[in-house]
Amino acid sequence: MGADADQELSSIDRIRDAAIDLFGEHGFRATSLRSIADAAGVSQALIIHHYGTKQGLRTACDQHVTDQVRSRKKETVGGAAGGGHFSVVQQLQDAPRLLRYLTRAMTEGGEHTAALIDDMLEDALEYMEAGERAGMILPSRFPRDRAAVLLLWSLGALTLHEQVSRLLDVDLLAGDDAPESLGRYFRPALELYSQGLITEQTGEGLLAALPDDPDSARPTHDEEH
Amino acid sequence: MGADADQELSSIDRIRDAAIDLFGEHGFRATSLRSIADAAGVSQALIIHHYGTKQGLRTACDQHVTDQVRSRKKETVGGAAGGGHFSVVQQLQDAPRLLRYLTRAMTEGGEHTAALIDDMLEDALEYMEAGERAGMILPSRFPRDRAAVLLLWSLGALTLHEQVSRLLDVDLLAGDDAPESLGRYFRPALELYSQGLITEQTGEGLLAALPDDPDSARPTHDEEH
DNA sequence: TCGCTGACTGAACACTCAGTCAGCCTAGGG
DNA sequence: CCCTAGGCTGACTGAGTGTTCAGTCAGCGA
Repeated sequence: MGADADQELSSIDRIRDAAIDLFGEHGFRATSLRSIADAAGVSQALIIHHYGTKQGLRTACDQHVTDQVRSRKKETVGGAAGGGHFSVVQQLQDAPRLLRYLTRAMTEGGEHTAALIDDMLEDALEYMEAGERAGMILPSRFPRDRAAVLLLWSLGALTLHEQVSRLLDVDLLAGDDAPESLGRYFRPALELYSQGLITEQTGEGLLAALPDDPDSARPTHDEEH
Repeated sequence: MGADADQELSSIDRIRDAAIDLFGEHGFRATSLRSIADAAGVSQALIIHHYGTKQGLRTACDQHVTDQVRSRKKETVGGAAGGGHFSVVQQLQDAPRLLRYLTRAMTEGGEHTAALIDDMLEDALEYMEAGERAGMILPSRFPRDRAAVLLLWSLGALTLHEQVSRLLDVDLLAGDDAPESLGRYFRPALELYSQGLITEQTGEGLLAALPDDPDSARPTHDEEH
């Protein structure tokens, strides 16, 4: 599939798309220009002709993926805001190739991914503030850091999709083929998000054990007199 | 530092340790046998002489790291069980090189890491059952899947330690140098674990929206008539 | 028809890689 | 003193890499 669409695209775009697929699947270093050229149906010299160097091609891929993600975000903004940070995942569920590339770029040090993650954090924060006003999300003493932790957990699970698949039989990168089989991941996650994991007093005890707590008074003793 | 200890080790072990460091830092493909040989103070040919192939060296590294993790687990078993799955992280906090290698192996497909993760899941499950009996951890409808999700979140945050450092200024791989500065990660995490993220009714609503829920009836509507 | 441009190519280049091999050096036994 | 064995090495090989380059070809304006 997609062969017709490939024919309609220019060589430049076909090269970029093939590179995104192969970089995302095998990684940057493990992907040779020859394999990209073969997948795109061009000579490897043409890649250099258009993108200068392999790094230049990678930069173009980074840029294109981040642009795609940002544009897709606009489409779904204001949509199902209930999921909080889930929205970041859901809005990309139909683009497994983009997700593959992103997770790869996060561990291999992509160029524009840092800025993109910052974007995602801002979005997650906005979603959660909206959910908080709607009475769906509980307030936090560390709203920004909480959103960051939630975002990192989601993205981390995505990068470990292979292990997720092994332990839970859930393919987070499957796309819209089987969205109903994500339950074994989302059900325990939802349970954790709704009822929590530990009792409140246990949490307070562990929180007090952490050094230099910023504002809360320590129940056992106080340093200022 | 460590030069004396390196001298005491045999060439075989020095090669393996250098490989673990470099594989963990730069990845398997990006690390050449030459750089490993330089770091270990031996010739490149000696690596092949001892380990046969580069893949053989990698397998030996996998084996050694998993052995180390397993042995360290025994040391700290029955220790501070309060943290639930945190124990997996805490017991390795003084071994950043092992963690680096592990996170790398998880994304690059290490050989023995799958079995090791299975081990970790079993441990996490045991810890959480103990915590549940002690009244610190809440019961779950999906105990095993919940433990898997928590484990994957922790390991995922570890693999994204670069982004964790950027967003929260917390170095999860720092080791015992600065354990007190992990607060910006653990405080929101503890808050989430104790109070949760969303209200119970919101959670029930989202849970009911998931298809083929195994046992609970759907409160809003039913498709079968 | 001519000259020009730009997409495009095959062959070659310089380089790095993992792996091979003949032989070095030294310790230990005779 | 020689001899041998084995840990160990420098030099080498073939394969694979990104990049360069001379040159082909189709299209276009004059």
